Amino acid sequence: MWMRIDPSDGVPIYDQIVRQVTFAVADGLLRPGELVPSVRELSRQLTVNPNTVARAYRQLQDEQVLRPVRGTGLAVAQGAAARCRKKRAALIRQRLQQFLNEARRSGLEKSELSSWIETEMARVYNAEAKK
Amino acid sequence: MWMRIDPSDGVPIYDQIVRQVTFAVADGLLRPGELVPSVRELSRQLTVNPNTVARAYRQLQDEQVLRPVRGTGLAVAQGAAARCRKKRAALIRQRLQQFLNEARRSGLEKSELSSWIETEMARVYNAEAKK
Amino acid sequence: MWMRIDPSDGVPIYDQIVRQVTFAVADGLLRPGELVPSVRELSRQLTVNPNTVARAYRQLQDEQVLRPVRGTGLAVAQGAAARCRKKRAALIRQRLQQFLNEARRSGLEKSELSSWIETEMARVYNAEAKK
Amino acid sequence: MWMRIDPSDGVPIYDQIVRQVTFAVADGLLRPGELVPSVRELSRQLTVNPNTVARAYRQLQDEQVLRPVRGTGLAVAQGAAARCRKKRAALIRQRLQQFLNEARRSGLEKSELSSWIETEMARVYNAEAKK
DNA sequence: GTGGTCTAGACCACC
DNA sequence: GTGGTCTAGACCACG
Repeated sequence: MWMRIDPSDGVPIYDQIVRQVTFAVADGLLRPGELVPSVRELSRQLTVNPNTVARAYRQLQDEQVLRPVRGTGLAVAQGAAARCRKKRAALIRQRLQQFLNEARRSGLEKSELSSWIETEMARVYNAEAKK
Repeated sequence: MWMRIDPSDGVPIYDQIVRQVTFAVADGLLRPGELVPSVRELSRQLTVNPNTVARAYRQLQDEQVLRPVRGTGLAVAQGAAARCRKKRAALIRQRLQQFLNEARRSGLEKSELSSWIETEMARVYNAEAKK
Repeated sequence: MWMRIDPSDGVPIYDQIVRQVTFAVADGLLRPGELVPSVRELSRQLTVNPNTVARAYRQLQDEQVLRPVRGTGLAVAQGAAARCRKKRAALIRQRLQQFLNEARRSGLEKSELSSWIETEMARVYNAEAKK
Repeated sequence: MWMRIDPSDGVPIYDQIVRQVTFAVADGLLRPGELVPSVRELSRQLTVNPNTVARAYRQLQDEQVLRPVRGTGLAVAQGAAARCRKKRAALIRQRLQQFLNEARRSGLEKSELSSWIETEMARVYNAEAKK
């Protein structure tokens, strides 16, 4: 199974599920029409309470990422891929803006910040290469 | 008064106070030995619950940024400036790493991320110039 | 086949089947003595779970709209036409009352509601004319 | 207290709460900035589980009707009145369309339907007058 | 005191 | 089997 939950991450479990499903749809890992694991099934796999999974799935329905198939389960909605890609981009951009604003408010110079970013980006993306 | 609190920012109020005092000390806006406003005084100025200010001041004492002056109040501690600069740098770096990790986990390519950062950095730092 | 099922309509599938059979009998589209499609046949035509069709047929038997013909299948019962017309009228009246009560509880004025109804009725019945 | 819940109404309790708060805001019974009863308080008044109230309040936050005031409670959001009026109108219109479509599909003539509506509307709104 | 999250377990309608 | 709703009770951060 492609999902990984960290209960002590600070970010709520239901939110981690929402994000990972969203990203999986954005990446085409889950295709429109495909059924997602049932609430009980996923709750077993993640050793998480079914209510928590249900809450995540409910939110994904509100966001039109999933649609109910009565008595059968939940399926990825038509057009969800585009929505998810948009949402992912918006999320990342928002985080980026938050970070940059905080850095600027902290009195960091643009040049200094640039060099930090360069350093850390090399580290983070090299870690990926090694892995 | 140089402090600005945004109660609907998502980040806890006590945390905003802690950060702004820390950054003020780092920038030399508050110098070692200088007295900070009393809990009641600051809570009035920021229209914030006194408990909240007290909590922030408690944390700043724990971090050796402030020290009690018996019968007088709280003053910026000796050596606080260096400590605050270090803390500020650490904070920013940590946020940067968090952001980069999240971006990478989201399947964002290094090149794409770079271009986003460039765009947003121009925006954020131009906004500063105009202001 | 005259029946149309919409699985994503919100109203349960078995209920849609029951209603459409009832209305067909009321309109004389299905005449007393006439055989209805078998459970398996109808479930294939509607691409619906056989259990669902069986449940609908069971309810229609309870309501004396269908009757079993030993070794042959289910037929429209004698006197079903009148019963179905009565049931259809009762159903519509009930929905109407529910709607009006809700509208009133929502603080809608009688005059305002009247104008809305006029507008929407024109739309709905014109759509029929065009079709 | 202005809220009335019917647990055996078929419509979910959390939904009844959402609707009644929405309508109260639409009617100006609750004004922007005003605090709504706390989760625990309302759950006591309605003899309903706090989680159920919390779920309703969460949805109202998603819909920008309520906004959190940290450590204090939930307040009616700015601009909520207009949003709620719009939502109320949309809800009623949707129900109206559903009803009219069902009536038409049932083979009801426009004139016959009109007379039914007139009769029932007189009943429903007279009931109000008497009350 | 406030809301937010999570667990546990029950009952329902639907397919 | 499926999701949806509700109750009960715990723990957390925040003001």
